[in-house]
Amino acid sequence: MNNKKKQKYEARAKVIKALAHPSRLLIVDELSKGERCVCELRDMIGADISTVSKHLSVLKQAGIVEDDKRGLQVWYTLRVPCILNFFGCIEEVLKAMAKQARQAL
Amino acid sequence: MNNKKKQKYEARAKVIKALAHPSRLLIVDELSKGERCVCELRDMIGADISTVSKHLSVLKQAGIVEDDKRGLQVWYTLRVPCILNFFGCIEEVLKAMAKQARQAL
DNA sequence: AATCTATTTGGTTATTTTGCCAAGTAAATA
DNA sequence: TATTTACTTGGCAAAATAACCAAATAGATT
Repeated sequence: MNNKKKQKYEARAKVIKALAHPSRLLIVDELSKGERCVCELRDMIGADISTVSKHLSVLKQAGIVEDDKRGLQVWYTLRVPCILNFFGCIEEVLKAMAKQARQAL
Repeated sequence: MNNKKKQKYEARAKVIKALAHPSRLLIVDELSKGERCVCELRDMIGADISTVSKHLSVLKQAGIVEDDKRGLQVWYTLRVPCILNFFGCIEEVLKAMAKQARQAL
């Protein structure tokens, strides 16, 4: 693999890696409905607020979400809504998996 | 987060995690052009064949690829081509990132 | 039957990721 | 000005991931 190609796949993997966590997927799903503050997301996820904050930081660094501090709260929004299209395809993969599991019996 | 929702996001994260590696993205890209044997992919990736085999195993376990042993070789195919649609969106994210970087100057 | 070839599996080590707690920051309120 | 609130950052321990080498497997060839 030449260097240019390698860098292409590394950049893509970085974005996908940012999505590759249950809590972060929930965040993306939730932000698709509108902006949310950290404390709202913490309540939904049920983890320490520092943990949620770090998840948000991962998504932000990947270019997936944007933050906006207003008063004491920080509001997050989904920057690239096309990510929502992933979910339909992932459900297809999960269906294929289920089929695979049935055939293995 | 209730248990059912949690499981939904965990299942999805498992699939996305399987994609979250440069070599595995190259594999998906390559398999979109047709089936490939492990040694072909090893040549493209340039890693030890055991490493490539393990990457393929991750993709297979996630339901993304299928394998077919014929003679000495094992041929892999892409099971769920809709994954290819991700790449366009990821490029959008990367563009948003670049914009973010420019604005930070 | 012995050997060769393509691939997988086991084991080890290095690196990365995750989650919590504690401490720090910044805006709002008393 | 001191305190409170919402969030971020640093630090650490546990868990997960990744890469390689060596050994095992399974089919093809001699």
